[in-house]
Amino acid sequence: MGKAKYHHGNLRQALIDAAIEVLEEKGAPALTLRHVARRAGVSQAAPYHHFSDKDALLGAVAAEGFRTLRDSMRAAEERAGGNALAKLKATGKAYVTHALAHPAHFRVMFSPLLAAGTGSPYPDLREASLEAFGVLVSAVERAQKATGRKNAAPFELALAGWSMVHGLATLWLDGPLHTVGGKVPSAAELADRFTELCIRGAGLSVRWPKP
Amino acid sequence: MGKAKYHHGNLRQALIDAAIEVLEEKGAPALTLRHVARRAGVSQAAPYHHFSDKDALLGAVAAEGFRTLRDSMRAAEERAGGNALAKLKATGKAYVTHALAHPAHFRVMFSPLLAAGTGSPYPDLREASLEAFGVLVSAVERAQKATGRKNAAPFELALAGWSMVHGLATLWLDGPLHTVGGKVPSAAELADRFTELCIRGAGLSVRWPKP
DNA sequence: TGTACATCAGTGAACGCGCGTTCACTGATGTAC
DNA sequence: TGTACATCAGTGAACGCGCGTTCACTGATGTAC
Repeated sequence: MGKAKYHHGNLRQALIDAAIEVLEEKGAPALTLRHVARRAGVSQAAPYHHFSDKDALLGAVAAEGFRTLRDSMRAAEERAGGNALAKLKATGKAYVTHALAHPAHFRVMFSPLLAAGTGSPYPDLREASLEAFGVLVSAVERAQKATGRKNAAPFELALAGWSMVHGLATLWLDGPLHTVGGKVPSAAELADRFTELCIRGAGLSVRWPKP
Repeated sequence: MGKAKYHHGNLRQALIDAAIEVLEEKGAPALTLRHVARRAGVSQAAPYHHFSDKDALLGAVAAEGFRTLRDSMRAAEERAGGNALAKLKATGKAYVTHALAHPAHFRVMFSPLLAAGTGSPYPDLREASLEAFGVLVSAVERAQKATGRKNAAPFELALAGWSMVHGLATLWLDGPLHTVGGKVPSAAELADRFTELCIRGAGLSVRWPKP
């Protein structure tokens, strides 16, 4: 984009993008302020004009991650057609697929540093994560309405579904799953079956699929 | 125990114990070889006679974590009485309870460093994690036998259950769950309901609890 | 039983590295008049 | 329209720290004879 200028123009966003690129290419340990600044083409002191410290950048990166996750889930929902249960399933599957496609970024989103107790210092991150979760809650609500079965609060069922797909993704990425031998199905396949299991468990469907 | 000796006697295990103590008290960032050695009462170079590097110690700490997790699940199973479904539920709930009681140690067990692709360099860790997972698989098998319902492979249902409780635990510990507002039930309560949801979804039980 | 000696498990000091962060600075930009 | 000046967003060098790890060493232990 254009020739190099002294004033970058939108360095804040460029730093976030650079950080995500570093994550995807080199992984979390390589995510240092120095690398990010260099990647964005500025000196290592420049980020301090846009972020108070490294954690602030990490928070922004995590927030961006929740937004792209939300978009992935919404897109999958859209693609799933008119059936509310199919939409719900697609949402869960998209969660897993997205996590596996962006492992390092996904880990940053759930970094212990950012959970940090109740008083979250990053309102942007808070909002972004709530929006992502909101996609799931809405999908559950619509499925309940479509099927006429409402055995539990949407929030709680959504949280159950979130736990399921989040657990599958994290176990797949960082768990000892790879040590159990080669006969385990693909993650996408498991995501499919597990979201279906949740739907049955939530009382939104009672049929068992053909064996 | 006893007076200080030049030769420690069982420094290897003492270092693992010290590392776990550091984790519980100060959290993961404080887990440096120097702190661990100091806590065990030896110089910072001493650990290198028992572990090739820091990762090797971490691997041993993680393995120990899987063993205590396994023990927690087995103990809960024991306490649950004779009903196979109650035992299965107790196993899942114990997973969550244990994780929340030992957050930093739990995180180390699922550290990306230790997942590290297929060629796990720590056979002890591999074995310990498989044993912990085995408790769940066995519980599923017994529940299938007891109820006479076998809609899916025990391995796969156990993995679904593992995903569910693991997801709940990690979301609770590191997720943005605390930002959703104060109306969320306790983790133990959620663990209860979610394992029940899994049991229903797995076809091991069809009744819905009273609202 | 006593002694020489190889082996092992510690010590303490140091190395080198990369990190987050700070500092005085300088070039660019926008605005008041 | 031109110019003085405050403000902002960069630079480049440096600081200080804590870390993992290495090294030559020393004290304790076990064993052969």
